[in-house]
Amino acid sequence: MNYWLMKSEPDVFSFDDLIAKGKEHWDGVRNYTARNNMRAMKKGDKALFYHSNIDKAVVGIMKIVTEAYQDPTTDEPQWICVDVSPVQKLKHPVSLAAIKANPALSEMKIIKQSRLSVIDVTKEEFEEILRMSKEG
DNA sequence: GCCAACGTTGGC
DNA sequence: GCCAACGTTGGC
Repeated sequence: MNYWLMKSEPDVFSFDDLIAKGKEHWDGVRNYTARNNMRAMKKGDKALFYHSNIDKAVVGIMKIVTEAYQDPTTDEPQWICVDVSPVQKLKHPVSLAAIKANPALSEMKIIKQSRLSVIDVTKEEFEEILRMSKEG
């Protein structure tokens, strides 16, 4: 199983929106690196849901339920999307500041490549975020 | 609102 | 194929 981090502006689409819908296609990605990451996703992979701009925090966990297929928002065949469903909302969101402050997470790509919207995460990083979310 | 980082585009 | 210019994103 692989782990990912996917970003969304909560004004546009928040984790609560995903919970309300139960399932959503993650479309509109127009960046080749992000696209390649989505294409590598397998059914059952888990992803952290990160709120950019306003929250700047990881707020929930979701899973990949449908692997890459043509992005319905464009006819251009190079763009794809995946379907995701919520797994759980974090008890305590893990902020970007907290991630930066944790030496175990200093290599996370989100810190160095803040603009990339779909990022791969190691198992260790994923589990560390989960551990942090359980603390007050 | 500003600015740094970085991806994309287009001229040569 | 290189590189400068430009646009976009996201943190602060």
